[in-house]
Amino acid sequence: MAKKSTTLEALLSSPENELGQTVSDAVFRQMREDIILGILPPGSKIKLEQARQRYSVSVSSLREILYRLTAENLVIAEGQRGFEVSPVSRQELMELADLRILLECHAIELSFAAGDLEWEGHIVAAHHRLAAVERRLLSGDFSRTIDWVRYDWEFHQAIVAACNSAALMQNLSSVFDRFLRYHMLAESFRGQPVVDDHRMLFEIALKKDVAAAKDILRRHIRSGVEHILQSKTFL
Amino acid sequence: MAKKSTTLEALLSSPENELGQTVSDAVFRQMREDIILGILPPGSKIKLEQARQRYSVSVSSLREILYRLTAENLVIAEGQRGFEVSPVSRQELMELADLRILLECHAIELSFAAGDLEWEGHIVAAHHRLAAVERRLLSGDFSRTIDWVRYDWEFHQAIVAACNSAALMQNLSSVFDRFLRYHMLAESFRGQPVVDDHRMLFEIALKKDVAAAKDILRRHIRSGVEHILQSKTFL
DNA sequence: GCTTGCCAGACTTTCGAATGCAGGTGGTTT
DNA sequence: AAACCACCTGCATTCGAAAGTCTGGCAAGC
Repeated sequence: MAKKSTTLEALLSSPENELGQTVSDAVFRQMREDIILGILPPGSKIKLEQARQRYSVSVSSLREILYRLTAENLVIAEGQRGFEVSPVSRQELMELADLRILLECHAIELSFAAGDLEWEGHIVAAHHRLAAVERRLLSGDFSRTIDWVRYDWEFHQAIVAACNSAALMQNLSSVFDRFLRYHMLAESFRGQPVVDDHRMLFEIALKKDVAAAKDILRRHIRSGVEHILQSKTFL
Repeated sequence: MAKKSTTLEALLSSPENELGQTVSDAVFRQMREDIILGILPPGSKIKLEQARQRYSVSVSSLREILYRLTAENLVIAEGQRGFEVSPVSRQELMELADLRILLECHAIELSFAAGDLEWEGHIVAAHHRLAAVERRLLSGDFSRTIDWVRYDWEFHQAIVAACNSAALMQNLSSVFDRFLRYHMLAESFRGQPVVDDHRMLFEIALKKDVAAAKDILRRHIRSGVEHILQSKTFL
């Protein structure tokens, strides 16, 4: 156990290595990522014994974790009949897009109103990192798509970071992740338009032009939905 | 165990007695209610052994439940140092109010656009029930404040029910409940103004006047915040 | 031949005990 | 007397086994 613990901690010694890292926490993040990245396919049943071995934890801990994911709508629990990865649907995709637009536009408004110089600095940094990864993607190197996911979120997060509402950020973050799952299922990068959107959003954020930023964001998200719907045929 | 199970099921044989009622589920709801109603005071530590006895479940199940509540922000888990009921703060109250306004206004817009005759029927019914409870409250009978909580939510829910977005409803519901906890902490009914607000909202919903409904809702929520801040002195 | 009831196997749910942290206490050293 | 270290206690965490529940197949009856 002590051994496992250290192994996992080493595995997760990412930039932010929080203290009080508990085993459940580690596996929780792992499973969460596996679902969002589509490694655990939507709608698939999660058999406890099987998953127990895969993630090397006990059944009880696993159940803790699965219930946590349930609350985020990434897993559904049917009483007495176990767990399964949340299915995907065209309807849900549209709902999530709509919700993301609502939350993120509102956050932009608050954030632009309160953003200071430090905030701008973080945006510059985040966009720089994102743009670098996107250049690699455009040149055909898909090996680090997972990095793109992270930097994309960090960029969007940086823009709304000054909104000064933890509750809003949490909600947005949760919706964003669920939305992201659909992106990962589409399995293809949308290309130049995404890069352009991000560049525009970046420049407009520094100008603090609320209306323009909202417009771009809306278009950005809706184009994403279009792209996903074309890549993948849903019911 | 079988005995406990039946006892709890009997206890919870509310209108909607779902099948596959699992022990965890029952206790989960119970604890959730206890937190929202302020029976478990904000910021208090939850000792596992103590809670285990109080709710008659095992530690493992309890942990499952607490993690579920964590995901809803009703409980916070500090790795290796156990759980505690989420503290309250003026800041969070304002954030929740802001978020509720954002989500519920958006839901109103969607719902009014799509609402049909059946939808109207449900609103009439929900308002009827709510008004009855409010009359009792106004006449000084506070024995059933818990009913008011339920009917208030059912009324607001009925109004936005036609929004046709499960994701939006879930989010709104979660924010609503967290907001409600503050209401319960204030420990006093706001009185006639609330009743008037509900009546106006009711009439305007049937007219499907989006702008007016949003105005009333905004005022309704902001007045609620005022009232809470006056009743209780927060930092 | 079709339905119905029963049995076996697989899986989920729940438990209580073993393990391992964290923070406090008391003793020792400078 | 103050500061530091090592033990110790009280919980949190994790586990695997026991108990309960569902599912699908087989046999008996209509």
